[in-house]
Amino acid sequence: MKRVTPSRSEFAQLLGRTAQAFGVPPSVGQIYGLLYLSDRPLSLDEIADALDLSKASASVGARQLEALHAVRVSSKSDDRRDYWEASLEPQEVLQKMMSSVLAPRLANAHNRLEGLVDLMRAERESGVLSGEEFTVCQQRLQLLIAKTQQFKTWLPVVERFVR
Amino acid sequence: MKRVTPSRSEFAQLLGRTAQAFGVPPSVGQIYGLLYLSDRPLSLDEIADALDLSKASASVGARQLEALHAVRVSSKSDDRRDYWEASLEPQEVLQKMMSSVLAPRLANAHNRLEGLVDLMRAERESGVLSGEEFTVCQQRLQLLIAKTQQFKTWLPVVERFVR
DNA sequence: ACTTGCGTTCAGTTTTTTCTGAATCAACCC
DNA sequence: GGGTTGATTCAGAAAAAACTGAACGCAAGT
Repeated sequence: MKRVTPSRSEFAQLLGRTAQAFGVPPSVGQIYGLLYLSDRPLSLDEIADALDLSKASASVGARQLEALHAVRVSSKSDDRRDYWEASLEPQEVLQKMMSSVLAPRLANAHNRLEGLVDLMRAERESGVLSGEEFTVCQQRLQLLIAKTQQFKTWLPVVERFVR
Repeated sequence: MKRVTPSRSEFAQLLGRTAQAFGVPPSVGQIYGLLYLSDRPLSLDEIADALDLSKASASVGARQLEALHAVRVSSKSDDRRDYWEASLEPQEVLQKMMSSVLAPRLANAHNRLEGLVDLMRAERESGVLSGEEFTVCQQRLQLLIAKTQQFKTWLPVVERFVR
């Protein structure tokens, strides 16, 4: 890790571990951390150099962050390099992540649950599932479905509060 | 995966993948899923058998879930086995997880950030950091700290809304 | 048309995480 | 005390994920 002060490097490491805790690769968190404390946009080579990463990792990591709306890429004229900078306001990043990854995931989960309800009905009819078991399962699945629905409607509100 | 109907097994798998997406081992999610759709508490052997896991995994997974307040363990008299059941009301599980894992993590992050602020001040004084850089970093770190604080105060409210 | 300098892709390696089997521990019964 | 049956621990295997170097593609400059 070159050309970066200890405090910034430590911040990057902290964000790396935090990202990891949420299932995001450490390198991705590190990149965001580096950019967040940078007073100017950085090129891929600078990122890779500062964080001791291969340029390949820097590239995919930065693109992932872009997909999460956590960073922006821009380019100077007369310089073919891409320059990356963090979008400030972390809350906004969170909000974007909620709507762009949590929400679709929720929708998907919802569909699968609905499918399961049907499947279970079929199992009941073919006798694989006793009436007793069937009612319990059905009940709990419906509860879960209701909750995901509810959560979906509250999501925008929560986003607003968190901001 | 024996002694479990397709729909229930699929549900367990779904929860396994979901857990994984949040950085929790799949087996842990699977166990919760199995218990959630069970009409009675299950023993470790039943869990391991149903999910094709070793008893060791079943044991540690169940204990992890217990730590997250997602399951309860009980024992019948005249039977030395432990019996596990999911705590229903998934929202409550979420809420407990927020207060018992998210909140401490937040507090910890907060402390580390404060430490970084000090470290940066030292770097400024020793000239490692230019005045320009220093102000930018300081500013952004403070913003972040403020936001984590804010988030901490809103957490209980969000919990209540989600419920 | 050739070279240079950039970002990206991808196959293979390294690292990390998860899972397992065997050993251990603990309660209970005889 | 010895045997049985359950849970837990732990070292190592297996699997998954992250990362890398080398090759590639592409645009701009010569």
